[in-house]
Amino acid sequence: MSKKIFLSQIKSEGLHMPPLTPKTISDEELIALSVKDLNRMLKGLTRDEVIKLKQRRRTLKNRGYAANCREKRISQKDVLETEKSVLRNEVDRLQRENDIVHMELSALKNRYDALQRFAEANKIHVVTAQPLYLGNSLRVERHERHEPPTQPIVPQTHITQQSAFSQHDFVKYSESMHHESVIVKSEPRLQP
Amino acid sequence: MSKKIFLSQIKSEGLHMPPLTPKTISDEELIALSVKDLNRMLKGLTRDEVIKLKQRRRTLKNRGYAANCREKRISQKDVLETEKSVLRNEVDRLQRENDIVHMELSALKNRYDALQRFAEANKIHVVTAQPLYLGNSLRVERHERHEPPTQPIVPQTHITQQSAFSQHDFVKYSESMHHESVIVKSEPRLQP
DNA sequence: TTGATAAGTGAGCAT
DNA sequence: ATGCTCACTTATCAA
Repeated sequence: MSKKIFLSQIKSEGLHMPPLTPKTISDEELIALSVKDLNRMLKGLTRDEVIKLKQRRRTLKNRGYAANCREKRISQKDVLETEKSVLRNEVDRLQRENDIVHMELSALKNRYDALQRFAEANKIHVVTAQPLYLGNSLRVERHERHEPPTQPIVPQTHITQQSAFSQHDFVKYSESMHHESVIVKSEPRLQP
Repeated sequence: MSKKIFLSQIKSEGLHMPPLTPKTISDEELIALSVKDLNRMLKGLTRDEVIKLKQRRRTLKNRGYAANCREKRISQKDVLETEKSVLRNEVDRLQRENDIVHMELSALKNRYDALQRFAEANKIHVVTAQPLYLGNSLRVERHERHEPPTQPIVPQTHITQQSAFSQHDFVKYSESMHHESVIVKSEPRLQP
């Protein structure tokens, strides 16, 4: 919060009052006075003068409070707008990330499907133990409800050569296959 | 914008003034007067009375303007807060969708990798023509910059049996393979 | 003249 | 007593 500047302060900027004479005390001095000092100063005054001076002090204080209040109102608005733009950036970021992942997913899905067809066309027996979950990959429309993401239930995997597979592997060899003259080749992955 | 209610209107609620005597005209009546009617009413009055009445009218109007101003301020704040919560919902939605797609992607990746290893272990020649793009699937941290998602460049695909593949397919048969006693089997996909 | 808004004043509430 | 906020008034600016 920046230092508050009141009109009353500006108006008497630079003016220096001589030793405190109650009738001539400046706004800044009056407002800065502690209650103790104020009462000390009020000692030799009429009841009417006391009330007047106290009222003036109260009014000056109120002037400051009002300025505070307005400033606070503005800064709260600024905060709201900042938060808004942060959220908007977050939305954009997630939107972009989403686009990318969807692209990756569909690219990989194409490769996977092709491998499946390849296996089918060549009568290779592939047993999968993990559900594909591809039915969920469509974009979700605005305002649609979602369950929180849950880990898919992984049925018992059938792995015969444990050493060659991670814990998520799902392929089971068909024992009856034999490929003698085939070359294995796979493309290197792109770096980001 | 709701109908504006002024204190002055509340104070004289239900009071009905007799036929317009300029000295006794109510706030609502004075404020509602057209300029023409006002001038007509001002005809037989002192210059001083005219000024007073006009000033009263102006003040009443200002009172309304101030009320407008306050109401507008509040509703603008409401708008900001609503927009904020809309954005927040959008962020949540995208976050959830993202989680889901990432899960799908990693599940599919596991299946794919396993198929690759399966092929390798069985010396099946698989030529891929489409980059995998998996290097981008990591989560992106807040405030990090992204290029807009671009379609990966698809090199010339090598497809020998065109009829069995879509335009995105990438697998090329190895001509020298032969699987005679292998059974083909693939899991049904889950429905959403 | 009309409408809007910043600043200042006073009332009323809360600490 | 002090601080805050609402409604109001006043001064000012723009249309």
